[in-house]
Amino acid sequence: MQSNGVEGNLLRGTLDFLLLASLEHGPLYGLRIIQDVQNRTGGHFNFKEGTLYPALHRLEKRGLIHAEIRPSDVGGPPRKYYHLTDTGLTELERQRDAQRAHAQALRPYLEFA
Amino acid sequence: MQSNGVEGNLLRGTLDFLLLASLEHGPLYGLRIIQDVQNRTGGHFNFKEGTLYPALHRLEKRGLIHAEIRPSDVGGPPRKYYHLTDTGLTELERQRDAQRAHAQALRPYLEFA
DNA sequence: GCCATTACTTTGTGTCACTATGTAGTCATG
DNA sequence: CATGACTACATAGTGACACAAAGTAATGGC
Repeated sequence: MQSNGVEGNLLRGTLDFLLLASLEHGPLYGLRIIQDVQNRTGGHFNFKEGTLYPALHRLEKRGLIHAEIRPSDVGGPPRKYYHLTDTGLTELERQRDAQRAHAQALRPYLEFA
Repeated sequence: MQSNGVEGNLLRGTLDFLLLASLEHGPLYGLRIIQDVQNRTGGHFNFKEGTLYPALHRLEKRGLIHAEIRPSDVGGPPRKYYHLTDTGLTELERQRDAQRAHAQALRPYLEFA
């Protein structure tokens, strides 16, 4: 029942970018990615597992990221560390350009008023 | 089959905002709105009628805009001029805040690199 | 009456974020 | 070696919505 209204749709087309960008500086596993995004956006984006994992699977299926299972080093179930592939890095740059262009195009609507 | 890839999803959650913002400075009819958005974004957004009109109907159903049919002044079929309601103006401000917050939260991912 | 042009409509489709729930691995405690 | 707590990952079902494509209607010029 999507309580968000606007924010849910704003995440669309941005989520993949956020995930790819999170892996830019080294592999991370699922729940850490959520934390990473939360940290870097000052808590603005706080999606749940049901949003994250399907997205990760999509990216993996597209060959943009690749998973490697490692046992947890603090106890608990094993973790799937995702890292960017070469194609993934290219796609990340492409999406960053798209995001910049989008922000740029939107600027006239955001200044003043 | 959505040839866009990224851009289509980026329009999501932004389209309603663009439409409301287009009506901020006076009523416009459908096709003029498309032109207005194209002009103000340097051609970045160029959606078609199949995207526009369902969105307008949604906004109308929510009571954010209101239509008034006027005969064309240059020949051709009559036009439906949409204008913002009071609720629509409030919603526009709300969405502008959301857009600003979104852009702000995304900034760390766009600078450098 | 045609035809082009303008404006609005509609149908069907695929994608995807979201909620909610389920499964499984590890550890501590008794 | 149960049981509970915690962590991590998985998935089913749902609704929203941008999009392409094709259709309808109104006017004016010829």
